[in-house]
Amino acid sequence: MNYWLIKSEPETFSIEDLKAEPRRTTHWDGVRNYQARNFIRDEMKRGDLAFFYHSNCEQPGIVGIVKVVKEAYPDHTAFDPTDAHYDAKSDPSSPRWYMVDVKLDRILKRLIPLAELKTHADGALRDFALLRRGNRLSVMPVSEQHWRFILGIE
DNA sequence: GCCAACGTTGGC
DNA sequence: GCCAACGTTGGC
Repeated sequence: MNYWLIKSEPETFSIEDLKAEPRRTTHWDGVRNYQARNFIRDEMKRGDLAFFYHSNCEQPGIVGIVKVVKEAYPDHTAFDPTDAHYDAKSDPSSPRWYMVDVKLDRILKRLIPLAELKTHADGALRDFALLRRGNRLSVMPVSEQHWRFILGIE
């Protein structure tokens, strides 16, 4: 079983929005980055856990935990010309983009701010992908040690 | 295959 | 709103 971190802008889709979904489940559509796509398509497995991260907002940080409940399948929003993430180069006969379904496991007792995570960048969270300079990946792996450490400071 | 231009991400 | 970092595009 693997651990992940997935980013979402709360103005677009927040952890509260996920909580309000039927069965607290959503498809994680709109990923349009090849590295992130490869993680989703090739490595995310049913039962994997992921931190839900709020990005590009007043208080960026980790806000919750979600579970992968359905493994990768084609992201149909790429086929829809009216969708913001439409991609003419993806078509149903050879889909370029994939998504998984995730279910809310729980909202953290407190938001763990990016700024706080950064204070451990040279210690327990060394090499954590989120803290890499200029990191723009929206889906990234988290080591088991980092996962445990972050839950420890919750 | 190189690389400049451009668009996007995301912290601050 | 600014801007650095990065990925993608497209001319050559």
